[in-house]
Amino acid sequence: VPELPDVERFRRIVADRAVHKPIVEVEVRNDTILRGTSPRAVRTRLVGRAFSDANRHGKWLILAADETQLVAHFGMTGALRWTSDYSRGDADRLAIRFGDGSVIVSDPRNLGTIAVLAGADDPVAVTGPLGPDARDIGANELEQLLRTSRRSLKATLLDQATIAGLGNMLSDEVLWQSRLDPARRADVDRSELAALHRAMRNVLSLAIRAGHIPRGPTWLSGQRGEDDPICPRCAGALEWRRVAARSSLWCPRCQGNRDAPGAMC
DNA sequence: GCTCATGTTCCCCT
DNA sequence: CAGGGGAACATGAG
Repeated sequence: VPELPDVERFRRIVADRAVHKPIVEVEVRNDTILRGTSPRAVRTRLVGRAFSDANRHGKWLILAADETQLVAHFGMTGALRWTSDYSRGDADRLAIRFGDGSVIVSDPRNLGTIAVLAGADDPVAVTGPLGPDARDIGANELEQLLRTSRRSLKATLLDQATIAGLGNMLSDEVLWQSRLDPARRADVDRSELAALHRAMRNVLSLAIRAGHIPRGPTWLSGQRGEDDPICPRCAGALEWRRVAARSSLWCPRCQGNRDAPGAMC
């Protein structure tokens, strides 16, 4: 479930356990997620070096080493873990071994990306254009980005070149918390902007602390997978709808037209 | 067997 | 040109 909070958790794993330790061995078990790199090149560029820093921009993990950087995206099903005694899992694609354990990247669906660049290269060559990280975005900055968009609110939030880090579930959660209709245009007014910014900060802060999107009883995401999803706020029936070509869970009562009688919870 | 899936990219339509 | 929708990618889950 790799959205921003998950990738932040992956970043922390590397920062806490792997940074500044010499890389002893690199094993590439499947090269379909490599971009512009061969398994051999990954090995020769990493073995004997050490990561000096672990950074994240949106859903991208960027690990800096001497004269090298590893740039990784986890697609829909990728994950990163630390293990001290490595036994292979079927979906494991890359193992970076250190003296006391290994960083393992798994990706059952192979929709992720791993690239190894020279230290001086700009990661944007791999990541494509990215907007400011959703975690750090200020209210004024958010207003600028939304005001120039002529798309739906949800399509704008999902666009990594506008704001980096929000995925389908996180966008639904933020829109639900801010009581805004996913399909409405992105041109929010003052009070809507304030609600959206507050919800974004709140959702990201709690999700990053948890290491994933919480699915508790007060979260919209907790209703995903339920046969009859219920709004945790107004107890009305939630609905599924296609917005921005993505399946979107929303509350028509809470997130409907503000002027409709009895619409707001 | 079937449908759907948290991401991204590309292609076609309006 | 801009935006929306759908398919494709590869594979597993229900």
